Amino acid sequence: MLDNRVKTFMKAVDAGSFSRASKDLFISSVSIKKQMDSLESELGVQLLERTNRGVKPTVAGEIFYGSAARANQLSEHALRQIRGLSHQEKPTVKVGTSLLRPCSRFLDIWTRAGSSDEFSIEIVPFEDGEKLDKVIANLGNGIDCFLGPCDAPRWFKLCSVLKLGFYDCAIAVPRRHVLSEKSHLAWDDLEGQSLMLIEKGTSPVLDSLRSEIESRHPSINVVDTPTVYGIDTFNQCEREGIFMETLDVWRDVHPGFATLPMEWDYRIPYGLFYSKNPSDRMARFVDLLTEG
Amino acid sequence: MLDNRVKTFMKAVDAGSFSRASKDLFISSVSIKKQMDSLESELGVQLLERTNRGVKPTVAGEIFYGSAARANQLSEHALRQIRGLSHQEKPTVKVGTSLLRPCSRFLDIWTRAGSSDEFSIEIVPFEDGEKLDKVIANLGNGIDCFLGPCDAPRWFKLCSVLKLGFYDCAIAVPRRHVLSEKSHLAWDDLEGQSLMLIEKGTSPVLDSLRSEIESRHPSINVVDTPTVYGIDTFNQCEREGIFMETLDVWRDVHPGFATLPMEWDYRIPYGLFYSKNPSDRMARFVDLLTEG
DNA sequence: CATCCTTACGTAAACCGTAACTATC
DNA sequence: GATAGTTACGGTTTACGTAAGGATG
Repeated sequence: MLDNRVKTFMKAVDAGSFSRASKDLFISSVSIKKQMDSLESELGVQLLERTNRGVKPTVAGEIFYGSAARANQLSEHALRQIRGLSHQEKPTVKVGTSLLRPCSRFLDIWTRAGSSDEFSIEIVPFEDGEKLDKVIANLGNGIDCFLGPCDAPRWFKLCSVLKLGFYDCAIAVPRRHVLSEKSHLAWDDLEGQSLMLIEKGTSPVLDSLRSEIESRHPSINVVDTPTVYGIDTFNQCEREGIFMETLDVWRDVHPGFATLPMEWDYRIPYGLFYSKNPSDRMARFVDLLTEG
Repeated sequence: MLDNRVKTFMKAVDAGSFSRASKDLFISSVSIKKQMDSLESELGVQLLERTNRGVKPTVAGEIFYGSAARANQLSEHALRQIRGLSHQEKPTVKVGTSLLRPCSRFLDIWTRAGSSDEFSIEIVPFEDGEKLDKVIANLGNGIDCFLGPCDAPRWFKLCSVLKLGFYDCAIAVPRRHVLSEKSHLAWDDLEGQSLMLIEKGTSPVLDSLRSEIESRHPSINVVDTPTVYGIDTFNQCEREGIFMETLDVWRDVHPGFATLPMEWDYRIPYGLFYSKNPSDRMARFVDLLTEG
């Protein structure tokens, strides 16, 4: 309900600096600066005093902040009220889905849990292109939750995660490679190959895989990816013809790869990502899944 | 402070249809429709029931309208408060200026009125390209007032106008025409020429000029312009080489014309355009000019 | 058929991000 | 040199308008 710039203003005041606010909002500090300039010039009043140590609201800024906060409360209350009556029979949970965070397994779990009586589910697609951090930061608006691998500890700072099961680690082999014809791989097959693996320190499971490779299969050439796999990662590996550590659920992400099981037992836990401050509705939903 | 779409939503509910609201807001009904679609999809709730006779808020829409109205009140109160304290010494009045609504004469009047002690003036340029209606509808935000010809009664529906003086009607002659060399024109010079004149029914003064031409100088070919002169009007006449009825203040608008006085006494009143619901500050300012 | 909402499509403006710069501690 | 805000520039998205379509009384 409030203008975006006003919300940004509040975050900037809370954070005490544009740069800190930019981390909360997942946009650049430049953008925040320009939003504040625009807001101030529209109001014709300076709201923030900028120093080299951060920003501080002016007197006008403090008054504005107060009103904005009250208006925000008002609007949030109204939205809760509205959402409540729009689905009078069953509350709805919006489950995000994307190529790399498919919700296929979720539907099984959900129906088994018997929560289908109390909730209705709405599937909302989202783009893998957007920063995942941004999607996670906005859980509760638009998307209530999604399913994804949750091995990396970094997610736990940003949202709550309900562990639900495991994905098997596998190897994605470029189709043009002879090995892609095989039905499963063994360590011997990998000797001398390049293997894409997520940056060290991101995932405990993959760190131990990395250790095993380094100590026992040193001929495998490990290549680092950024901390989060994206479609780009698949494209890049396909172009360069190198193997990837991947997950069974990502079997159909890129047609240029054959996803083959490997003679190991590495598994990555997956879970339901939802807001740190879940709505009552969402909290109840998680309870149902936990019991089930 | 509120999101634009929310303000549009309120107007749409007030007006009862997108098309009527589009006239109030000076944007197309298409744009309103898309704003409402976007708002509804963001909230995940339908706010408006659309029929072929207009739109009507749903139950959710009525609740939302109520909260939005309260939030709007809140924000307007805060803005008044803020604006009040930001210019502690002197309140500022923002005077709009454009090629066709120059503020040159205003400065004389203002200093003579002695109001320079109480107010400070800020000159804010605006584009003649934008619909003048839109500028007028938004007086009070960004621009508090501007100076312009105020003969046409239609303005009085949209805003308040304080009459301040008169512009002399003159003739703009394309430079390539021999008559442009003269220092002033007489009726004889115009016989057989084409003369651009504002559409009948727009301005009483120009309507009487038109009558005089029709009855006493029928050889002059009167060409209609749209109800408001724009830069385009000058460009068009320059291209087509036809004379224009113009004002002395528009002498320097287009280099392709010589603006010559004419042997007549037609004058168009000009005045200060300001909001129908002026702020206290603006009302006080108008008072000062009236006294002076 | 008049009125209103909707769809399609091209243009114009707003938004955001990277990178380079400045100032202060 | 570390950390803040600012400026400049380029690409992308969003917003808006015109024109044409479609539904309803």
